[in-house]
Amino acid sequence: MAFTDNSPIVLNTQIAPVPSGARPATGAARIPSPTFYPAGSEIYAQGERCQGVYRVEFGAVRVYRLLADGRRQISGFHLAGEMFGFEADDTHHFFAEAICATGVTITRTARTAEMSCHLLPMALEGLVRAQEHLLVLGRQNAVERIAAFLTDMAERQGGLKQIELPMTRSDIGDYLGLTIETVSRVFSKLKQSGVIRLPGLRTVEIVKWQSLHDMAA
Amino acid sequence: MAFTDNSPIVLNTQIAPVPSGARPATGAARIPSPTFYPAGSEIYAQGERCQGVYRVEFGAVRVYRLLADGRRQISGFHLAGEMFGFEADDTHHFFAEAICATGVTITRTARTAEMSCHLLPMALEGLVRAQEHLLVLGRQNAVERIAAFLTDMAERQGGLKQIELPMTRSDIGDYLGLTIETVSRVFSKLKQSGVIRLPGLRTVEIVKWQSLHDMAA
DNA sequence: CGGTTGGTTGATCATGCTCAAATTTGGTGG
DNA sequence: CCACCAAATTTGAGCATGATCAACCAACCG
Repeated sequence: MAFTDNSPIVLNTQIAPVPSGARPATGAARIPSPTFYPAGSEIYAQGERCQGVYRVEFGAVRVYRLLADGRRQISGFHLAGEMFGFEADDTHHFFAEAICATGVTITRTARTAEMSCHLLPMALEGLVRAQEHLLVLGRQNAVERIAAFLTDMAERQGGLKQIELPMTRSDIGDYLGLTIETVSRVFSKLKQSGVIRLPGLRTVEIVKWQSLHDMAA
Repeated sequence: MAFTDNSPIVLNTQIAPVPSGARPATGAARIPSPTFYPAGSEIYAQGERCQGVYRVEFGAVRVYRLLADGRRQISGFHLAGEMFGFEADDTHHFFAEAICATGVTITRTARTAEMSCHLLPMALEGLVRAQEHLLVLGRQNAVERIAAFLTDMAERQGGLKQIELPMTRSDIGDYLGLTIETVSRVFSKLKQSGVIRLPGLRTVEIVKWQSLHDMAA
């Protein structure tokens, strides 16, 4: 694969042919075509000028920060239909990358009251989500973190028992504050105890929903 | 002290004589008198109806969540002049308590565009703050967490080298995802190495600013 | 096929937690 | 001012969870 996690290659300007099903659902007069990002490519970088807010049309995005020594904290994953890229000032404080082949539309945010009206509920949702994630990182052990993660992903995919995880184990680790080895071990343990099945590397089937939910504490 | 951390005693309705210096700085026609909360009293509880957003006039507030077994994660501290209590829907998802004697004004949030215009920047600031805290909880060790905490508190108190910490070690631990013992040990180590001095239990003097800043990574 | 990337598993180690016991602090009443 | 008390904090010893280091395995792709 030509695009690694920290690839400096940016293809923002490349507009792919848009799948008909992936067009934005808004009834706006001018429909913005999604920009296409290949797996691993950068959507924006920390320090860059903030253009507006983003919406995932298809694919998945990771938003993260880095420490000087390379430690990474993923603050959130964003799936199809979700918004990301909110900032307090006009500078990006985080990095955003496509996890897999991803289409993104950008909405330029004029600082109008009308715009704020649309943005506020989304910003608040993001705030509550981040604050709930603080509880996971601050006070839950490895099993609880993974259980909470799987429960959350399942709910965001419509409560299906078969869920797709576009991200790698390394991404999951950097989201949950765990190492890749610990993530793998907990997955194995959950499989062993019959709570989940792993039909493929990126597929999880939740067998004992209640057990998983209870573990998330 | 009659008010313990989880005291069910609520004195919301009690309006104290307002110190002249503590009046809200807004030039609004009707100046809302701050409601007075004694140390340890509840401002709102998880599950309660959300009335609006709050502003600390004097004192300090902790906002937190609880797990079923009593583990607590403080998502943030709010000092004089800061806002808190933003929610995505009309229900409180967190608890809020006065850390010490505290005055709070509440602003009822009509869902108007004009209001959103004021609220959005604050919500976004809270969002960025929460996301930055995720990095601390997910990827930093005990010393880095304490250093980041002290640096943050110092900056929020105007960059003074002498800072006041209204919260207990237990609060700090529950904010940083550490035990009270670990917090105490790190404070001792920082004192030993001459980075800080501890003139009183609630007072920290930062001696080697650069060292502390470097430790925060 | 060989090479690369991502994932799993095992052995050992270290950071921070738990349990327990001093010690300090701040408040209160004599 | 001082003795006393409860709460908060500090310190110590041992332990457990998850990290680190290392080897191995599987899928994918030229």
